[in-house]
Amino acid sequence: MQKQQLLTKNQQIIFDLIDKSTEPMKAYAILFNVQKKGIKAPLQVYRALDKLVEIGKIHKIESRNAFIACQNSSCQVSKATAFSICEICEKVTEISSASLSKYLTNFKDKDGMKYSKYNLEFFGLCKKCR
Amino acid sequence: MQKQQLLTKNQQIIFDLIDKSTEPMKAYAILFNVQKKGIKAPLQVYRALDKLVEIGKIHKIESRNAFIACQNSSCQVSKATAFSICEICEKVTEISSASLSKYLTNFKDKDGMKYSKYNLEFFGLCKKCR
DNA sequence: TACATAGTGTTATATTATAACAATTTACTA
DNA sequence: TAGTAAATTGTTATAATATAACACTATGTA
Ligand SMILES: [Zn+2]
Ligand SMILES: [Zn+2]
Ligand SMILES: [Zn+2]
Ligand SMILES: [Zn+2]
Repeated sequence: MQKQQLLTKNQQIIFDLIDKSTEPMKAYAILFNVQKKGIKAPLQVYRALDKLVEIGKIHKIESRNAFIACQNSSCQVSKATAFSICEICEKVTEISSASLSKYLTNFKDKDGMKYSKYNLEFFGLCKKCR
Repeated sequence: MQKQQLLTKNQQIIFDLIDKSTEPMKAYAILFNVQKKGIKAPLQVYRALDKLVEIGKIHKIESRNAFIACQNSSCQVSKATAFSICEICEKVTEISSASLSKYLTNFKDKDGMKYSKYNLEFFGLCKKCR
């Protein structure tokens, strides 16, 4: 059992905001929302985001420059992530498929190289948007 | 047989540069390199990049905000891409594995949803850096 | 020709992210 | 418990990435 990571004040404020959000949040939208709580500068946001990503509490959606809370209780470290992204409404869902993660974690390239980390983003239309 | 896409002048200049590069290129590094050829503004670069990505001649490495020429002659459209990225030297290689692309193209999530596009980035250490 | 479509050139601006430095808090240990 | 290293914070400034808006030009085709 891994020791539960305690969040600092800024990290907690920012995590709570992202966690409550129903959609991925961008850094400056986060900044705008936490200014009333005393977080005034971009760096304060980015530092908290970096840490939260590092410990796996949130993930960055690279194609959108946005951040989402981990929806997968087992993601204690951010090293194997997969998302589905709707190209119309921009809804993002973290995919948790044992077979997918097994396949990718064990994937070896032509040279037999195995990787320590991956990020996969699927694009399509969600149920509502079809 | 798909009609060969003809590139415009700016597109060709920028594609040639990226194609010759041994590493992914960032937009402003591209701009710097093509200024002597008359491409002076970021927008001229980004417009060419957008088009080249759209037709599959180059791909964007999302985690690096950089662009690489397609190394896979069959990628006429950019809709199923996979890369390996060395976390030390930043070397990027396009992975072309029939079994991987088959697995991902056919992947369905819990709701039975199939996706029209994906991008996968693997991270690790390349041969040289291990 | 007339029209639609795609591409270009240009200026300005928006968005995303980091550098540098000083101060403070926290956790560990001598 | 004082000492100290590590992590976090606050702050200002700036770097890096990307798009808006508008006028103009080339290209294909009816
Ligand atoms: Zn997760
Ligand atoms: Zn949707
Ligand atoms: Zn390709
Ligand atoms: Zn390497």
